[in-house]
Amino acid sequence: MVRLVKDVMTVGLTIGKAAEAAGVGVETVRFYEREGIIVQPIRPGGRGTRRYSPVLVEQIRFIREAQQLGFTLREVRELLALQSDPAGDCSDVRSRALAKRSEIAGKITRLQSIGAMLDELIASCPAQGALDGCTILDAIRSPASCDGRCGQSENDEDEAS
Amino acid sequence: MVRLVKDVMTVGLTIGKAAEAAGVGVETVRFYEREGIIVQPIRPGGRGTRRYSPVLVEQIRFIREAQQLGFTLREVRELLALQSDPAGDCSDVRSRALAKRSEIAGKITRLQSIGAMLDELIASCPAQGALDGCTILDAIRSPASCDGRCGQSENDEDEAS
DNA sequence: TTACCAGCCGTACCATAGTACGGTGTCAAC
DNA sequence: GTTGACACCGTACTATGGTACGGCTGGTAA
Repeated sequence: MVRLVKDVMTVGLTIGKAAEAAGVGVETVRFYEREGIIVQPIRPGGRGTRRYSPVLVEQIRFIREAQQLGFTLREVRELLALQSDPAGDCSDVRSRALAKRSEIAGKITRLQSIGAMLDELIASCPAQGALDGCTILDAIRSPASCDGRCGQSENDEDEAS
Repeated sequence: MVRLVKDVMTVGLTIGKAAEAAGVGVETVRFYEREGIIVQPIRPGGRGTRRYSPVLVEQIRFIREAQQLGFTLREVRELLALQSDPAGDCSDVRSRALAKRSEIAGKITRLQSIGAMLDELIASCPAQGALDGCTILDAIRSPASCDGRCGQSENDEDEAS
């Protein structure tokens, strides 16, 4: 009985301590549980306060790290499911990483083309004067003036109308 | 009375036709009005069906084009407000374009660093075998293994705990 | 004249990733 | 035995950009 406090430590951290250890908020941990991204930890006595093992804390940190790498929570859930799958193979993880890599490459390309368009607009801008002569607004109004490059946008069909 | 149909055409397009002409859905047009991004058009007789002028249709297309350039609807609303401001100056538009340009440059940089991290993870991956030896999962679990570059993430403080 | 389509309005819902709140319960210390 | 700090739960709300629905009306065409 003297060791009650130590027993609690053995059983695990409270949600507040676990969240702090993982660098997130308490509500975030509960959110991850609701969404099934992590499992609800065992509660001593069946109900009462959740007790978090170091493994669970590590999983929460895993989630944050994976998010830093551009994975969505849905994808993180799949990665964690994979981790607990005894039949899981490294090639599964690799293919997900490859898919994410090309997704990111696509986003970069898209942003670069937007950046190039903006550069052109900025370069053409007289930088002062009334808005009637604003080449930037003109170009947004009439995308044809960006010399075909605007045709890379998703709504090409708009330009036909 | 014979010219009723023509009068309607003079007054403008219905929401369905306007939406089609602008390449969006009817609900999207109504959404833009609710959000104050475009004004609700005049309704002949005070109430009844909206009648869209070509100018309004053009504004809707402006919205889509500006979105293609990475502007949010909030920013598009400001651009449109600027357009209707008789005191508006071209330099206002230019500074917004410049801000957007650097915002996009920042996003590109961030994505490139994520891409580099993924490249490294993928390169280190044995590509097959059990998950115990999966270097990708290991690296997500222990971000220290990505040789300091992971320190660029927003939650550096996590790694101290 | 009756049927039908289009438009109207308010409201609810989608995904994403949380954040906040209110009421209740428990636990420990003082 | 009371106070205070957490924890619990369900629910609602945030931002972003729409999408969908249900009931009602108005105009038109066969």
